[in-house]
Parts: sequence; structure tokens; C-alpha cells
Amino acid sequence: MHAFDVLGDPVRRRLLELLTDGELSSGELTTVVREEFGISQPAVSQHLRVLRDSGMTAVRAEGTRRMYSVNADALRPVDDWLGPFRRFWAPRFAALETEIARGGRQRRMEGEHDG
Amino acid sequence: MHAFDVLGDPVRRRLLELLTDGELSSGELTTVVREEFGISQPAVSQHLRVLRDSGMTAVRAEGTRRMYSVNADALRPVDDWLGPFRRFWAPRFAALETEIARGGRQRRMEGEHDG
DNA sequence: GGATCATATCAGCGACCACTTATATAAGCG
DNA sequence: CGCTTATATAAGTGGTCGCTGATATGATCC
Repeated sequence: MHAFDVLGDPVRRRLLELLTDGELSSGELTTVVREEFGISQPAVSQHLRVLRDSGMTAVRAEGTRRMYSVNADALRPVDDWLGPFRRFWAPRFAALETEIARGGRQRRMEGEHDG
Repeated sequence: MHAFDVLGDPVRRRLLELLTDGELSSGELTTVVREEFGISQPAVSQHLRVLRDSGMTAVRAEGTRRMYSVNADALRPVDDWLGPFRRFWAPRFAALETEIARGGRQRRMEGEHDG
């Protein structure tokens, strides 16, 4: 499933939003989202599965709980796709922004693997 | 239709990509996309409709041709949604990027009613 | 004014996705 | 061990979206 399809669903977007503040268990995510969207526990679980499969979340077992965290790397392609459109928003700063983004990315990559 | 749903379709993403270089007619867009995706003219036209309806493109009539251009403002919400996740990519530069983005936006707005 | 080109709309259909209910897995606890 | 809690999976279903083929709209050209 393409990253944009994953983000196409409002429940999944909300789940990712909730995770920006840090780890949350499946149960905690479910409680919030169930209330906000009026859907069942399995429905939420299935959304979490999509997020896992697409690499947008990482999961850690803690006893019987599953602690979810966001893996923002999987959102990169989305951000990258938007790149060419940024010049329409703030033409004068586009180049500088790109420069900075690229610099940040290179730094991370240097630490991870060859680039 | 939510912006993310609009971008969820690969044909529509491609159409927007093609428009980053400037105006193109419906026919030109159709030719490219038909070949790349193997879909019919009505299919492309329907995608263009979605892009119009969502405000992501503007259209200008030139004789019998419809000249499409990108209206990147409609992509803003998508970019904004990604905001909170940027800190995961390049934590050190996030603040600066935000600063620049904000500055750019303000400058544009000032420029529109002032100088 | 009729033929033709460019584009959009209509009607109908198939595929896929998100949902539900029911159930499985598996850890914790007495 | 059984009971409960936490979470995931399975099976089935309805709605929606994107597609096609046919057709409408409307400008252009002779």
C-alpha cells in the first residue's frame, strides 16, 4: 500500500498524530480513536496493522501490551513528493529550505549507512 | 474529498507532477497519463475533475482547450499535517525550518497588501 | 451549416477497502 | 490450572471509487 493511501484514511492519520507525543499502547490508541470515530476495537487494530505493514509505526511488546511509536522515515516519500510544490508557496526560500533539508538528511545517513 | 484522498490516487499525483513545469492542456495531460497508466480519456477527465473540485488545479479556457495549472495552496494542508513529523527526520534543523517557512509565509502575505 | 476536434459527463459495473461480529493468541493473576 | 485482560486475526458484507463505452457540449474550420 502506497504511503499516500495509508494517509488517506482519517483514522490512520489520527493514530499517527497521537503518536507524535511518544509511545502509546494499542489500547490507549484504541480508546481515543474509538471514541472519536465510533468504530470497534478490531477496526482500530486493522488500521494499526496497515501502519505497521507500511512501516509507519514500530511496535514493542511490553507484557501483553503493544507499545506503538511513529517511524517518520516512512513519511519521507510523502514529504519528498511535496518538494516540487513548495516553490509555489514560498519561492524565495525554497532553495534554502531544500538545502537545509538535504543537510539534515545527509547527517542522518552518515550515521546509518553508506550514501 | 479530503486532500489526502485526492493524492491517494497515483494518476492524480502524476497529473500534479506534470503541472509543476507549468500549464498543460487537458489533451496533453491525457496523452501522457493514458500512455503511462493505460486508461481512457474519460478516466483522465474524471481525475481532472477531482483535482478541480478539490481546488488543486485551476483551469483556463483557451478556445476549445482547457489549460490546467497547479494551485499549490490546496496542498498546504498536507504539508502542514506533516509538520509535527519533521522533527523526527532532522531534529536539529526543525526549528530553523519552521522559522523559515513561517518567515516566508509572512513575507508573502506582507507583499500582497504592502510592498 | 455540417464535419471534426477537444473535453466533459453519464450510466453501469467490478474491485477494493473499511467495517462488523466472532474467535484466536497470549500474557497476567488468583 | 482456569479467568481475565490485551490485542490480533478471520470471515463476511456494504459502500465507494475508478474504470469503460457511449454520448453530450462546444469551439473550429471549410
